[in-house]
Amino acid sequence: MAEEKDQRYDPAVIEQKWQERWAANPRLYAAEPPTSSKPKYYVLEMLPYPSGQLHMGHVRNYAIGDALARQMWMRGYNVLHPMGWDAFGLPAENAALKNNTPPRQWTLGNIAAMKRQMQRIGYSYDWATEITTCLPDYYRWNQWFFLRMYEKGLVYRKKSKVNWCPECATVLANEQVVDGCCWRHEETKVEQRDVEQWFLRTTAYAQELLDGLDKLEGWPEKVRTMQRNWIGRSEGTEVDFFLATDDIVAGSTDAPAVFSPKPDTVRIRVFTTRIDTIFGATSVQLAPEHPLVTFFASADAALKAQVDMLLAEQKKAREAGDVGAIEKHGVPTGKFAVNPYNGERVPIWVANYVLMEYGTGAIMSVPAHDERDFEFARKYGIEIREVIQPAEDSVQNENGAKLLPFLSEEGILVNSGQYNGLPCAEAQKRLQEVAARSAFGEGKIIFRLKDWGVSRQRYWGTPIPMIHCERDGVVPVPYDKLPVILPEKIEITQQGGSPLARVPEFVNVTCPKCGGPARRETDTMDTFVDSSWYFYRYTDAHNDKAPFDPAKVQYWFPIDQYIGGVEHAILHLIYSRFWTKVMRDLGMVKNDEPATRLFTQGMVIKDGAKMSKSKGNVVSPDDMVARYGADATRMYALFAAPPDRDLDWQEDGVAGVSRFLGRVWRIVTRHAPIARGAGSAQPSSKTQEGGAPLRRKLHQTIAKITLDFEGRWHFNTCVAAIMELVNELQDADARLSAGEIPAPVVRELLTTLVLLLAPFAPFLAAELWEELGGEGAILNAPWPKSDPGLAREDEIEIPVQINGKLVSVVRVAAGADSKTTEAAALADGKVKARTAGKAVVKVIVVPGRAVNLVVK
RNA sequence: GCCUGGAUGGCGAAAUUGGCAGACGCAGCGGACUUAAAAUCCGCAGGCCUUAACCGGCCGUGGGGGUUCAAGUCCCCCUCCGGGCACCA
Repeated sequence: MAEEKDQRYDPAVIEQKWQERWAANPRLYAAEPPTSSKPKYYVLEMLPYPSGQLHMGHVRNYAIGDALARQMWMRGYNVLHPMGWDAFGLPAENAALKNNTPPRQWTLGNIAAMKRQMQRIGYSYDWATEITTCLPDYYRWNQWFFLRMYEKGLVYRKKSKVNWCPECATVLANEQVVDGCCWRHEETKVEQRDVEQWFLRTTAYAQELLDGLDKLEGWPEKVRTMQRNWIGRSEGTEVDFFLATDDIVAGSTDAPAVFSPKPDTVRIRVFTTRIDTIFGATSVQLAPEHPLVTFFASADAALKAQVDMLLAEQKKAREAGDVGAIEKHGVPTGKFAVNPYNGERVPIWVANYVLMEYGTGAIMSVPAHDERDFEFARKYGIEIREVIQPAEDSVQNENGAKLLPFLSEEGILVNSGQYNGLPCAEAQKRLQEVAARSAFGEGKIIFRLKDWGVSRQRYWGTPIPMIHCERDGVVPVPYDKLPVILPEKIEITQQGGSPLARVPEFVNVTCPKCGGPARRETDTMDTFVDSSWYFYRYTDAHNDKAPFDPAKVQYWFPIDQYIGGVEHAILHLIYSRFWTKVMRDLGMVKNDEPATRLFTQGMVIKDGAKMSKSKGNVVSPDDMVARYGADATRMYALFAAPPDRDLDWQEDGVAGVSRFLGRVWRIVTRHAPIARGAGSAQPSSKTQEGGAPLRRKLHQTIAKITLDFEGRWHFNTCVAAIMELVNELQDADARLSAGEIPAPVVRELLTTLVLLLAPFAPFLAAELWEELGGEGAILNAPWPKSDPGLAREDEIEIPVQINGKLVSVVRVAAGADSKTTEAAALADGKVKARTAGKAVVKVIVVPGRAVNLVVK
């Protein structure tokens, strides 16, 4: 009975043994210093939020990175493979409310638990470089960066409309609003409030962030496209309409080339990408929040009432999240604007679809050549005037009438005075020049990207190192007073505003400038600040003089491979790129971008839906590990689907992988004595050995897996290839036992199998490596090399088709030429039977691939 | 609306350059071992038709067209599903 049990693969025993051994050797996964003679390789997985337990998405993400890191070690690289904790954030405060546990205690407890899980799963992290963003030795550098950026003019304060989540009782970044609701409370509608906020000037780098995307060839095109759209560059013209006063005469038929207003005329600046259509502008539309609207309304109670309604509508729509869906509404102001190019008077409207925060908050409305303007003009009976003659007739319907609006820029100008006949592109250039020369406009590039609001009215975050003095205004905390420590004795309540404001010892300070009484800033930083530069800190995690040593960063950066979820494609990855560029301009780093290659893995789903508590389809990694072992769990995560696709979790599949690992264990342990007996003898030339087909399969497998690690990363097929190899070994089991395969070949087969398995199932690989008498840690054993001579097939099968349909398969020598292949195909019995009495019109031979006979 | 990714057996998937569709695994079925079960090992396995069986035939990668000796793969049109952005002037 006991003997039988010994015959069984027992991951619990093996994994515990190796976990203990690895824990006893903390330098195992440590990177060598920059003086290393090995080439460097920095592989990084996105650091988790310490929620308390790993989920399957983490397990998968880290299994991918771990396989890569281990393989790179075996290939002789100096690997940096760190891990840390994105430890600030709201859940800690929520937990404090719920369980009456201090946020720090809750967070650190979670970190300890998750670290245990990671170690149990056997990820190859160098824990000596671990970082925890909620500890002062980390967040002090957030404050340091904030001050440096403040000096550089990249930090400013402004009152602005912000997204307010009533649930969190705090401000959210634009990026944290999802469909009008809070990203953490999907059911809670976000309100708009005016709050004084700290901003980072991300827009200063808008163009560079955009241009940089073209060079990031190692990033998924999807992510680059998403970022391009997010940055949203628009090239166009800003142009001033003039507020018409009584002494301005309506445009006459022979309008002046350029209208000259009186010097004190009020200007209404609009932004357009289609200045070439300006002669078709039949109204000017203002955003309801536009200052001029406020001015008009102040003298017109009826207008004010209508504008207030528009505002209320907009607010409601914004809170509902379907801003685009509300019906286009407008109110005429009764005022007129004058087109600067021809002096034409057009009515000024207030429209609910014009956004104050984009462009100038005012537009010229050209119904004939813009979808929204068209819809609006139709609704209110505003004139629709065509000013572009399309190049083709494609915009006509069957009756020959033009389909409006006509948006294409393929055409020439009409009804546009002296500009008639110009192609659109040419007209844009000319009209822009005229505007600039006459000082009523200019070419302009605008971005949708906004500055990054980093203030949070929350406790559990990095304190913003600023002081408010009645006399001196805003005064930065001096560098030598950093860090501003987040107080720990604090009462977390559900009341709005910052909890820090209720801690007098924290708030009341003396002004660094005048020494008078002052108040400390009580807002904390967005947690995205923490994650914008954490990967630099890993290179020098214990530096207490600076965020990092630039020399170390220069050695390790850019990150060679960054791996994480696609949900961070925009926020985290744009902020990180911004931060890198700022640090470069501060002279701290030399690289322009944080990471050369980015890999976004797919989601882990179950029963067709993303795992979530509410759906009740969450699979706990702990359960899986307890039942099938860490090796089986992580290997299944790599086997069930290619890493970039969604993975459907099927527990039976984990059991299958576990069975497979058991088979490996049995085969290797059964024949290990033969392998060990071979000593260091090398297999002799293949012609003398019975093991040639097995060696062929082995070397084909090495080649396949090695190639996949080069970038395709279809680890599912890597695992499948190992399974095929094991199946062949299994088939040869009797011959192995009978000693029909030379011992050196057995040794080669088994040790190589174990080496190939090492990135995917590190515990079992380590165990079997030891069993086979392998020297040192398998992590430092060289990755096997495929011998093409041994991998080559002697004979290959060639499908033979007749008129494209498979008829037979013939065997020919590998490398056979067209003639030989054709002869073999024509000599085949089935082929002969099919072609008897018919004319073979044509024979297509693709050597090594296929033969196709065209037969009549 | 715009930008993306995807659709292949009962299920997860494979086919990297157009060349035997379904590797590998799960579930299933049959057998060996066992008093029995578990575990393990061996085998079968896309669908339909035909046959006692072997053999054989036809169909088949979301739908429709096309290019090609040859299409899961390339081109055009369409449907459905996922992700991102969205009154952006």
